[in-house]
Amino acid sequence: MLKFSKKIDYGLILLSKLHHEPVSASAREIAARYRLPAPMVANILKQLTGAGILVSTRGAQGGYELAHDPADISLADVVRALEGEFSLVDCTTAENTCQYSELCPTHDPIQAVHRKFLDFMSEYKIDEILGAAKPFNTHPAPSLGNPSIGKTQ
Amino acid sequence: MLKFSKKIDYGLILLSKLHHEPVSASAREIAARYRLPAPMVANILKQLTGAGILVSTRGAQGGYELAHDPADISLADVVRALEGEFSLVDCTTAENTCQYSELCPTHDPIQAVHRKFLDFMSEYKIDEILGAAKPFNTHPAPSLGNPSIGKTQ
DNA sequence: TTCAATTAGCACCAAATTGATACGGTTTTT
DNA sequence: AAAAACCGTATCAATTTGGTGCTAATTGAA
Ligand code: FES
Ligand code: FES
Repeated sequence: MLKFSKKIDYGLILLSKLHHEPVSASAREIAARYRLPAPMVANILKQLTGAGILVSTRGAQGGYELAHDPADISLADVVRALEGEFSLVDCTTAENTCQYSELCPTHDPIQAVHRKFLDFMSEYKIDEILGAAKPFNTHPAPSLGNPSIGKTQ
Repeated sequence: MLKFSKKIDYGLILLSKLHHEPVSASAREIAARYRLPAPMVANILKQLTGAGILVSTRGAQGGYELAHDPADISLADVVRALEGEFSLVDCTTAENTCQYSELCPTHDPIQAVHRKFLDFMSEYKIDEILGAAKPFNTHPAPSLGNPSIGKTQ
């Protein structure tokens, strides 16, 4: 479906936190702060680090920080980091996985749509998201559920 | 994930067929023609009809036809018909499903992204897709697999 | 030097979604 | 009547996603 996975949703929240409070923060800290599932947060931070969006410091007092200015990070970068290369359909990359592209009548136009989606996400820098984000509400969060999206995903 | 479901992928192929050969065609005919799983094709056509994108004629010699000019049908219409109202995240509609939008720091900016995706798809009329589509290759298709996308979806 | 905090890298499981199928019912033409 | 076709819905298997756990490697500090 055309929907952000929770990974992306959470990831943006985490990036927002690291942007507004640029102190090296540990995965556990952040998870507790936002009442997100701790292991998920850890995994997401690991993936963002692997993609070069964050830098990590190991050991005691370690944690994560933004590696670049958010104006240099695109939505496409985040998506790519968390769920792999964006493909609206499978036949975008690895042309060989689609043995039928010659036959499929809509192959070419769908490629064009794919490219438009990709361009949009590549030009959409996350400073637009993080900049407009609320610096975080320090109220004690309600003790149940997670702070993000609803339940029907 | 941010990917077209097979329903949408197939759906566009079917619409392309109905556009290039505007003769009322039965579900079975089309499925055989494109070597797509017949019951899937039937379901998709039913959904597109329910959404008003196609009109159906029942009984012997019945079938489906486009209900409008493809220039009047948007990609958003097709997506909505086949997988329900588009939501990049759950908290776009039914504000109540997200009890945390007040707390979530990225809620508002993500809404903006959602709206941009939706606008793009609403302005993208499918005549751009169908018009550029190959009128269909009448070669006998290879006898295995389906003509659409690869296997790694 | 030892210990605790913390990231790194997997491997794993359960729930939700998707892809695909099946079947009985209704409408219409022949 | 009978056949062709759509309609509605229910079901099922495969995939993906959401979420968890564990062990190793690294670092700062007591
Ligand atoms: S083969 Fe790629 S869209 Fe059909
Ligand atoms: S509550 Fe909607 S994006 Fe976080």
